[in-house]
Amino acid sequence: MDAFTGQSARISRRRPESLEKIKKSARRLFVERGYHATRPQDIAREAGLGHGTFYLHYPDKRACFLAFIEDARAEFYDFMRTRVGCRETVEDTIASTLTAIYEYSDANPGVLAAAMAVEAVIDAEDPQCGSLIERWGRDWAQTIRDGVRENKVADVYDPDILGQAIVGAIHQCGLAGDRASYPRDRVISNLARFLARGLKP
Amino acid sequence: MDAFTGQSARISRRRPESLEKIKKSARRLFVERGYHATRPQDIAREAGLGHGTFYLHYPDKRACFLAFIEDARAEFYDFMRTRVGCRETVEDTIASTLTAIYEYSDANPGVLAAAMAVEAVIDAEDPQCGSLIERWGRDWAQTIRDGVRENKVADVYDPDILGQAIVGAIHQCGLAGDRASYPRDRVISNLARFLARGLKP
Amino acid sequence: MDAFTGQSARISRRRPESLEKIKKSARRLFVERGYHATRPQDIAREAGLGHGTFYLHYPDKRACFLAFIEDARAEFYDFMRTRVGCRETVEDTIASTLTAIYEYSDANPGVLAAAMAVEAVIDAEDPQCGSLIERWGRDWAQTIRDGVRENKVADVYDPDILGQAIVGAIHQCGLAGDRASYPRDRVISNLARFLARGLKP
Amino acid sequence: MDAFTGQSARISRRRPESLEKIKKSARRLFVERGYHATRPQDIAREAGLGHGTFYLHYPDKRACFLAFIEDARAEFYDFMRTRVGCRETVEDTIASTLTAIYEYSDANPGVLAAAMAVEAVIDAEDPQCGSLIERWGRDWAQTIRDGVRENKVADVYDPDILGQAIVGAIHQCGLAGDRASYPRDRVISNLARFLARGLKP
DNA sequence: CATGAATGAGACTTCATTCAT
DNA sequence: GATGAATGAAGTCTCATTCAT
Repeated sequence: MDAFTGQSARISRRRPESLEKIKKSARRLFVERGYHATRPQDIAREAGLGHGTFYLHYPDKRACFLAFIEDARAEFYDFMRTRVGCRETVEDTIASTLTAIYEYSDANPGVLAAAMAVEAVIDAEDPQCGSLIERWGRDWAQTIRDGVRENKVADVYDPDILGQAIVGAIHQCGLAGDRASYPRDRVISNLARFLARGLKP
Repeated sequence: MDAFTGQSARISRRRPESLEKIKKSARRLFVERGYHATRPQDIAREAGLGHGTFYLHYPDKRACFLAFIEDARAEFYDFMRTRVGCRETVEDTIASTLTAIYEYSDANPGVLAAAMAVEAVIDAEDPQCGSLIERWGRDWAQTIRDGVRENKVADVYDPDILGQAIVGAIHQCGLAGDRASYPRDRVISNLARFLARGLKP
Repeated sequence: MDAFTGQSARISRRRPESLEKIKKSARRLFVERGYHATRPQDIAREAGLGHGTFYLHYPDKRACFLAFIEDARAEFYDFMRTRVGCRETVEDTIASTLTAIYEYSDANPGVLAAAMAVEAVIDAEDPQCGSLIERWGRDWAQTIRDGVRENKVADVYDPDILGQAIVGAIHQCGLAGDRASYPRDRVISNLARFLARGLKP
Repeated sequence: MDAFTGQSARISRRRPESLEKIKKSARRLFVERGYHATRPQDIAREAGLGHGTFYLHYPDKRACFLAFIEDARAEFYDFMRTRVGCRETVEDTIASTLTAIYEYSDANPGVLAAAMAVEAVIDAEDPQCGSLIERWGRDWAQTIRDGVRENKVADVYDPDILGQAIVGAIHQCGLAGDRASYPRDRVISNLARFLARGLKP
């Protein structure tokens, strides 16, 4: 019977799970060890698969890393979309945003940092890939424009520049906060107050 | 005869120029290509020296990179020390600081970015080396404390957290500004206004 | 089908032949050229394999050499175990032992010499590895103790010291004999007579 | 004045001491670290001289090593010539020889071992250099012939073979004795008794 | 004679990728 | 589809030797 069904059985046995397992392992290893210290071999083995299987899913290591980054970005955006809404005051809005960011960061330690440092690690000649942080800055710029329209934000800034500034502040506080283990709520309240005062009309 | 030529003879005899040449090449290549894409051999060749000469000056590539970072940090600090003073208002002080930073950055493109990304690139198990950006954040924390004492800065923040926030904002604006080629003075004025409003009592 | 081909298919699938080929080449080259004149690359190439394959089997050159030594030792011991038994007289026993040694030595020229010179070649900080010659000396010490118990050997010696002496004599005769191409039986008979006279009660 | 006498002063200033210093350092390092772990640079530095000076005295590292071996051999022979004479019995003669050997060995630890392992370390394609141990074996062969002529030694051996055997026994006892720290006099008395019984008519 | 900076061949090792099974 | 043995280009670093001073 096997002689007959063997072929098709194998084909149906093909598991797209293996891609999932590879993604998971890649994420873990890229975050823990960094791009250069992670070999395709390590990823496959961590996923419980043969070395060659890696190349059934990605043409090369670089592509796998880029996919990881893109997935992380999408996941993060999804996460934020479900958490963040408009609050009464600018400060509250910012505070709730920060809370969401740090929640994500705690749940996925290292992922944001990795996603933000793509260029430092890869010859990102692919400008469209753009590091998470810059895209995110552009999102903040839009948020600011919206705030201005609603008179919740002072109309004295170039939104693009402010967007980058805000994102930079948040990112750096996150990194330094982790290393120095500042209490999360302290970081959030200080940062929210500071940014809100800067933005208020 | 020795009395005349001794000094210069001795000087020309031993040439620590080679170290200087290597440092220069290393800096250029680390900045242009990044740590991983730069081989000791490339550095030596760029300096017009043989491969082996590199290892007369550094025990390994890592040490060379760390030395580059440290030199850059010291150079940057020196540069800032000579430029930045206290101005009338907080905003002016910040503006003049930003101006200095961007002047340095323009004169030494990529150096600050490289110096700030040490961890992303090296397993910096040496915490005392600390990335430029964090040390710099601590400096800003001190500046804030001073400002508070002089009643120029609102006493509602944790200076350490604010320090990191400010440095993050500056850094990110610099990076993004370079890539998007925002006009320098626009970045400076926007950033200075924003930070000053956040800090003011 | 699997029922027929399964076994052999699996066997041909994975080929630990490459380890065997590498061991063989390593042995030949270490013996012919010595440790320092043999590169991992040479071993692999001699085995008809790529450079990297070497490192699938050994973590480094040193480990390969140590494995060679250990294999040689085991092989030699096995060889001796099957050849050597007790004869009537001490002299005959010794003579048969020597015969076996030189048979092995002829069948595997250079192997004993290499296995005996580990320390001269490697920083053998691993005392348990112990050069073949010393372990062998301890075996002879035991043989002497046994002989004393059976009154076949004079009870006037420290067996440990004698063991080393005997092994040293055999080894040196072997080396010099090879170089000067003394006739084998002459060496054996002379040495057996000499050692037996020294040992006899 | 220097302008006039400088040249000749320098010429007379040439110090053959520097060769002596290099020899001393070479000996120390070759013995301590072995041939491959000793760089000409290390030797020169240990001698308090510049790296280049090494090559004023030896064409290359190999020549320096060979010179060390030859010097050691000569020194050892001199040492032995002054110590060893004929005693009443064969056993006493041997014992006094062994005593001298071990005295030398204690005064110059490692030197004999190094001098005896030349081949293991160098591609001694130069047969005339011959390792100390083999030459020494030939000396013992002569001693045996003399003994036979005086009827102090049994005329039943090939002296060349016996010479090698004796030297091998002595050498191996020395090596193993050092490592296991057997008491010197125990080694000497055991060995002398054993060899003497083997030789006696 | 003395020096030590400079050299570059070459050693050891890693790892992204391929391919026969 | 899955595997992992095999590959060899390429990287880091060493060291015997030279040569300008």
